[in-house]
Amino acid sequence: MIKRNMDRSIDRYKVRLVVKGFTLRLGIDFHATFSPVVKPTIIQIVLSMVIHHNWHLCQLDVNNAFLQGNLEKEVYMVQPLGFTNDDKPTHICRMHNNLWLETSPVGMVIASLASKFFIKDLGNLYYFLGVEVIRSSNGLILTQPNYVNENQNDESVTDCNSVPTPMSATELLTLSNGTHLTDATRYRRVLVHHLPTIYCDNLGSTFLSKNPVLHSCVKYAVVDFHFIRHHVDVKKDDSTFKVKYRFRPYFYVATKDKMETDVDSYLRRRYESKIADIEVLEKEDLDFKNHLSGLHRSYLKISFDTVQELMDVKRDLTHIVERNQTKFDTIEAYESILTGKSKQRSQDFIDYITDLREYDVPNHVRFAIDIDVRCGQWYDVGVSSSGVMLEKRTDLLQRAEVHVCAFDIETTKLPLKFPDAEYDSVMMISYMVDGQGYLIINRECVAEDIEDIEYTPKPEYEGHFKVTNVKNEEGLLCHWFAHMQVVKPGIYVTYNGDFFDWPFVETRAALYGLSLKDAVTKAKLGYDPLEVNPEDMVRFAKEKPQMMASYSVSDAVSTYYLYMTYVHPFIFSLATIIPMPPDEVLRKGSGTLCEMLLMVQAYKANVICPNKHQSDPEKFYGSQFLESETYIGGHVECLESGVFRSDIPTSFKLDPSVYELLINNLDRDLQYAIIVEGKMDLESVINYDEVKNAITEKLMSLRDNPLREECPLIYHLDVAGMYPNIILTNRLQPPSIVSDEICTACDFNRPGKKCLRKLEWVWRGEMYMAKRSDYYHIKRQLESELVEGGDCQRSKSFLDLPKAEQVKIKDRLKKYCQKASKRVLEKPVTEVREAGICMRENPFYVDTVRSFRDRRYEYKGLNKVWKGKLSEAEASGNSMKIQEAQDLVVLHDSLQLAHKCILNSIYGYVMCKGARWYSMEMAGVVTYTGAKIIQNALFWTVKLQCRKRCFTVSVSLPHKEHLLHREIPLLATLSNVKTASLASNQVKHATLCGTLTLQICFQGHLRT
DNA sequence: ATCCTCCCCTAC
DNA sequence: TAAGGTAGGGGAGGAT
Repeated sequence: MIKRNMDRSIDRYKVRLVVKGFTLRLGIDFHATFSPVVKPTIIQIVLSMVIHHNWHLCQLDVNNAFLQGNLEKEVYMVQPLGFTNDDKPTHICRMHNNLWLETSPVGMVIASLASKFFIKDLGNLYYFLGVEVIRSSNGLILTQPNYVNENQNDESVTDCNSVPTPMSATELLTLSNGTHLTDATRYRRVLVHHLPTIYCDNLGSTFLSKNPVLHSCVKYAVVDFHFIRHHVDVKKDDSTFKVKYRFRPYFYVATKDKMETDVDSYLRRRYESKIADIEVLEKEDLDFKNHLSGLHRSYLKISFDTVQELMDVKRDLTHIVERNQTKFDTIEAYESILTGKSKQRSQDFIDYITDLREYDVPNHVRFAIDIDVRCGQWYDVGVSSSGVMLEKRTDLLQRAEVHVCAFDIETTKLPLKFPDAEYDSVMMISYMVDGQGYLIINRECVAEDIEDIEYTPKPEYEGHFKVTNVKNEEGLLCHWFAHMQVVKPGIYVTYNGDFFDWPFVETRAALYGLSLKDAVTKAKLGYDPLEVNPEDMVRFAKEKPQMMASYSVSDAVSTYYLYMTYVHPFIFSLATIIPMPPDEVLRKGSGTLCEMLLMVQAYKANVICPNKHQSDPEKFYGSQFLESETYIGGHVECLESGVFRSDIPTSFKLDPSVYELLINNLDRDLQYAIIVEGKMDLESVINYDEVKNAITEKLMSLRDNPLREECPLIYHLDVAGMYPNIILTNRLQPPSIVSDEICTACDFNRPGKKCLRKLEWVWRGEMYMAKRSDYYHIKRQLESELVEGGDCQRSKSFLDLPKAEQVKIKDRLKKYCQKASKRVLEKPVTEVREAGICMRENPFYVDTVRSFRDRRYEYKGLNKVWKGKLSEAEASGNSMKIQEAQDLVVLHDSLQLAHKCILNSIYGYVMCKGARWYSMEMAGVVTYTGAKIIQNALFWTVKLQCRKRCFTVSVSLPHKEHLLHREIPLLATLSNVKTASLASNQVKHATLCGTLTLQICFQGHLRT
């Protein structure tokens, strides 16, 4: 270590003597040396006291402070290497407490101190810890001239005029003051010491509820960022660091109309010590009746210092809200009967709380939504007095390089049993970090030393393995942990590691007091990983150690490349879209991802999120208890199967009347194709008649010769995203599904209104054989049994019982039905229902779907662009450009895939258990509309063919050049379909687009 | 033999 | 305490 003077010259070199330093193990306790340092707050306090009491201030240095403590035990030490006493080589050293005692009195105080410690008197305080101290009559000036000078040199601003700081404390600045800096980076570099451009690698909430040591940190919820420094912009540096961002968790409270301020002050009183702040906010609430007329609802945004406090208050209020809601429901029903009755006002303001919202959002997610920060993006990070400043760097696209470690353990196991960490041990561990393989062998299990291994199944999947042979399991784990400490991987990849590898390693490591896939591979990577029957493994380790080693290694290789090729780019793409850290995104289901995305959009649109949907556990259909209800989903049509080949003629039997119909409708259909779909003027088409006549001629020949023996044209059809497109064209979204009640309350509910679209769907329910009365009987029985059981209060109703108890009633009902009618469930009942869809509703949901679809195509386009640039770069041989192009091809491909995944889930999400935006009607409408399209398609195929053949319809738009260049367009072809689905004799969800019926013209041999 | 229920898997 | 959906084939196993 080097200690420097104020003028940056070297003061002295410092060395630390560590007794028995070799016992410290890297990765375990290497950095666990205890070296107390003074806390900044203590310095602050001491300096404040000095000014306040006008004390004399001087600096003393206690030499070897750590030796000055009272030793209660005798401490011995072997003579350190190189410092042995030649006369007494076998002696050992014994520690003294008051070694090196000398006196050097400077004043009375110093003298008394010096009588106890070895003190170095540095005179009046003028420089410490890099800070210069100037004493004036008014107080102390603390300044960092070295630091300022360094920055000035950096920024060549030495010629600038100086301006006194700090600035005025009273003046208020608003967002619109002054102009924005075009390059904030340079400004902040002067202002703030470290201004790295960094890559947001991870987010996580830390909850500091009680911390007796760091008083300045107590009581604030913070969000941790883990950053990777940009190693291009700054120095060659890929170090990581952490930033804490204070962010208050909050939730919303809805009140009865115009009671916000009362409830506000009431809550402040009631939870005085827990609530940090309450703010009244206007939010758009799509559940609010008549909100379309512009009515916003006021919400109390209640902020807390810690998540614990939020949870406490939330728990307390939940009960109150439940009670209030049932009360309001009855009052409302009562009032609707007896209108005009004067409302009684409650004196307790807590009775006016009607709802809680957004109380179950994890704080780091909340933070990512509100501050708009995502992992996997680059930021300029600075620090100001108000906290951490983040600025997104949209110019940086390429991903940071994160160290990735794929690992796999092989363990011993008993015959025919699953390995158990209690008594089995780790035989070997193979891992791969950034393309380099390592293998550690436990020689207790493996019969001989293993040499370095090469396992490269394909040239692009290189695997060179460095092998370390250690004598036992403890050595193996130590070696691995230590190596991980050196490599510091940001990501660990395992195959089923959450449930096997990690817990196993953890259990085994704890024993020594240490703290701390194949089918897919084959299909995706195109090679077979070596396979060993698990029963043979232990034996092989003894008998064929080399083979076992390469088996172990093959897993690490496949896991590593599988992750790097397919998972890593995808995960980081998702992380840039979804407000969650990569590890969470990886483990969440698509329902959660959809919901997060919608919450982001809702926040941006100032729409308050609904609470999570809960299904009604007590639903009846007529007089019967419902077991489950759902909607009729995708439609399946069976087609005649057979083997069709485009070079073998097959017989067609056409229906002349249908061709006649097509001929009659040709004008209408052509004009639709030109105007609506081609978005062209009818006048701009110069060869309309020509095209029309050619088509008519063809149609007529088909009509007049309906029995044909021709080679079929075979097409495999797939329309991209039928469901998302149905959602978009019909503006389907859960908040838009309206009932008559909602429409009645709406200002726009006038005769002849056009804002309500009615669409059909099919409901399906399954009910128990038991009648409603049977159900209540069983329920009462169960309730009384539980009361007799003792621990349930009489007042509790069935719905208040824990979930486990509620499940019991279904079991009981099942048994009862079985006995009474030999059957549990009735045959499922279906029912066509009509859903009202409001065309006026705030379209944030539909807009989310649309922008997502559009962005996906944007990324698809960019992917293509970069593929082009890649081949260009490859031609030029510029390796930098090749690398860049390769990166961006992968980047855009993973982005479009991430968008596709979420887009396809949006339809299913509305029926997801616990979805915030839940709607069975919407799901039903989507599939029913789809089913109609499919049926329509089938109708035309069958009609035109007059045979139940494996036929379907292809739709291809006439390109406008075709019309203008006097070519006969291939408007549509009707042809055989031979696909993989032949095997199952089905064409499921035949994916066809909605304008189909208008476009079908004919089949013929119009091969262009 | 026939029906059911449950489970697993796959298609979309 | 986290969870996209429904349709549908096919097999096992049980009851009738």
